[in-house]
Amino acid sequence: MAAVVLDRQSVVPLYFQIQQRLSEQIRSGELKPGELVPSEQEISARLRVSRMTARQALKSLCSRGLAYSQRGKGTFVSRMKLEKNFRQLLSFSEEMKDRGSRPRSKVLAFKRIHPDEEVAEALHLGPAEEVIFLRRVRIADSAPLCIEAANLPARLCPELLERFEPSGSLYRELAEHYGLQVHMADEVAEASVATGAEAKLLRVRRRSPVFRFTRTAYLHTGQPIEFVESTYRGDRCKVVNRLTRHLEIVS
Amino acid sequence: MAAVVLDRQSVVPLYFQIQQRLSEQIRSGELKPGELVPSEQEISARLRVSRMTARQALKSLCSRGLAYSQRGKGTFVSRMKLEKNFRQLLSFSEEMKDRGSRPRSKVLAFKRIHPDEEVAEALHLGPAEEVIFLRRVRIADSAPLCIEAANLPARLCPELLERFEPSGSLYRELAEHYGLQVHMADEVAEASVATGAEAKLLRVRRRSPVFRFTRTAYLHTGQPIEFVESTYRGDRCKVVNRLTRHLEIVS
DNA sequence: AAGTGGTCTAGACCACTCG
DNA sequence: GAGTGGTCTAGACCACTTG
Repeated sequence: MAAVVLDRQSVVPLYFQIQQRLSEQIRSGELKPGELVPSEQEISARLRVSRMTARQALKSLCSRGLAYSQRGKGTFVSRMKLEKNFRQLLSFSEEMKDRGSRPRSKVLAFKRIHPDEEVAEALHLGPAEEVIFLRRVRIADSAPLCIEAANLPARLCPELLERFEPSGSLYRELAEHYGLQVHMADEVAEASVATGAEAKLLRVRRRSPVFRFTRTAYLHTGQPIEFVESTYRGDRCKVVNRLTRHLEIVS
Repeated sequence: MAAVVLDRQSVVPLYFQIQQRLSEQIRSGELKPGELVPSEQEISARLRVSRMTARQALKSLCSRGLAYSQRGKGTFVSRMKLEKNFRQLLSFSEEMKDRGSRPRSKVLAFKRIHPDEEVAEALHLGPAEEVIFLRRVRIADSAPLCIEAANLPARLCPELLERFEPSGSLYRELAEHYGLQVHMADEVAEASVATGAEAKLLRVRRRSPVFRFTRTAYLHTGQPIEFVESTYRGDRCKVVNRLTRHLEIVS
């Protein structure tokens, strides 16, 4: 928080520049867990911004989980260990790259079909609407990790069958060619054991532990864009969550 | 958003009163999914508050997932179905009451012990610090649901052994007698199969599917307050999550 | 008493969307 | 061009925490 100056011509908002600088200081260890972050007044004075802007920077820092505020005391660097990608929605490809693995896929099916009722309901489809169906075995570090069956409304991604290379990243394709940004997803996980067919594809013994996931992904408007059912090897993955006690987070 | 007036003498902030009114209109169906929420300017004019206050009310609404904003277009009622207690941290007792079940517990152990290394690390304990250890079978609707083993720093809840009725709600006890509010938790879930001993306690067959959870709960300061290992019957529970794509939620 | 975050005001300019 | 949300300013009063 020294005599560094802000770029007031930049398209990057001031509060965001400040938040990024503080994040950097926390990550580098310059600001340690439990320590006081510069106060609103201090930021305001040193960086010559209004107090509301300083405040917005600190709120942004808190909402990212890097700090927390206490009335009358100050804002402190959070003591939580921040796992990377905690609670973040990532595609399989992104997740694997994050871990330093090279993701691969074996495509089992890629076609346009009439969906069953569960899929049609989850995707809010009209009566005769079709979906693009993509079923793949996902491979990480030369061993199968999961079987994944995705359904997308055909209406929202025309010519996906012709255009998309089905072993690649679906989320990237949706974003780059259709402007469809996945914003959030609801996911249900169950504990189960592998069927004979699954065991063969996943190269495990029959009745080995597996996770079964059912995921519906949405655009930020609430439009469902993808319904996925997947089966993960229980010995190769964990589900990591961060739970908060109050949804009533005020601003 | 009619001619209702705000209570300017109330200790409840104006932006919160406005947010609550809008939430109420959404819940009651007066504002329907996909519809426009009154704009910042409109709220500002009708309720005679500054635009920043109106803005704070709308942001608060968005952060609760009830609405979303689009630059240049407006703020819309979210189309997501809002499941109750989605992503919320609940104690077993609270969760069961929410579902309309009467929770019961069979206490297997309740004592003060020296923790192993994993527990000591998770709870940030000093060298010789002890924990309160509580192991219970949790029962819902007359059938076992899970085995739960909790560890709490003895330093933070002195006389818990003497005071607490171990079949009751631990979170309530922590809040009411020690002023310790659980704020968030990190949780890891694994898919596995029941051991012989677990199968007996849970009344299922050996090698039945189970979830194994490891949870560390924190106060809002980041102080760890509880470390729990639990084993849930796979046939009696699901894990429901809401994932968001960007952690970079700005304010 | 001094410092902190929480709330609030009354303006301002901008980029964006839509008709 | 009119309306929207995104950012920013320069003040203000308050409740809370700590010395």
